[in-house]
Amino acid sequence: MPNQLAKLDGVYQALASPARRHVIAELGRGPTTMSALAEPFDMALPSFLQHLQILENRGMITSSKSGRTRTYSLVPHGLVSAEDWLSEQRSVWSSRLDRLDDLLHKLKESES
Amino acid sequence: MPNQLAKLDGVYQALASPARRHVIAELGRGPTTMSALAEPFDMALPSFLQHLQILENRGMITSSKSGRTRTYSLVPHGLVSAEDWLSEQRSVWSSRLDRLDDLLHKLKESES
DNA sequence: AAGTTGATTAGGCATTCACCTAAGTATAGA
DNA sequence: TCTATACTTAGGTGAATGCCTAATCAACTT
Repeated sequence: MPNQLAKLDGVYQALASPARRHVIAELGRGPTTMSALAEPFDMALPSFLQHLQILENRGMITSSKSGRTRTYSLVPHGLVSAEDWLSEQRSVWSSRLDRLDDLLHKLKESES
Repeated sequence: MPNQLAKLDGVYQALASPARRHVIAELGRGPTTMSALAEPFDMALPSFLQHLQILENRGMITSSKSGRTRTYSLVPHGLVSAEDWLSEQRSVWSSRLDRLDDLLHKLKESES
């Protein structure tokens, strides 16, 4: 039972690898074939396939096969949960920092 | 030699755990002691300490000890690189989706 | 039909991860 | 000074991760 929390785990875990981030970035520009995605990496194909499967199992990308080539595409909203969490965090501590900033300014003013 | 890329790896890896995300979220509200952070988790302290050390090694949090308690705080810009990468990705594919959307609209219009 | 190519399956191996228990150390309080 | 508290160190275990090679399958191509 993958709840929302476990899902976030998976998305961040998936992003913690250059190969997988490359796939996401590349597919952001449009669908691409498996071997084209793998090409820049000095890695055996089966190893690269694992990365693709991780992303696919997380629901971040999809694929379909036609002939003997498999084409991958981005699932548009696969990254949203991850980005949401991060920006929420930032909004919490940045407002806290703003208040701190205010405080420092006031201290400075009261000095002079 | 931790380059920018390896650093991103580390940040995402660090976020791929409920315990560690809890720490980030909690410290976003202000500095807190180690045992307070650990309290909600059913986990031995040494295990929890590992999570804190992972975050600290990544430069996402800092700590200092006074007396026998250690207090952790957020390092304000520790999450920025992760958020930047994500929002950049989104901007790429969302503009692509917008163009697709336009295309579909035009197709629909030309039908009628 | 035979060869080549793109992808897949199977299985193996080293490393890292996420936990644990047990045994410290150092400070605070009675 | 004794004891409780807050954390730390050391060491061990099972599962997951990230890579590999070898073999196979399923289209194309010739």
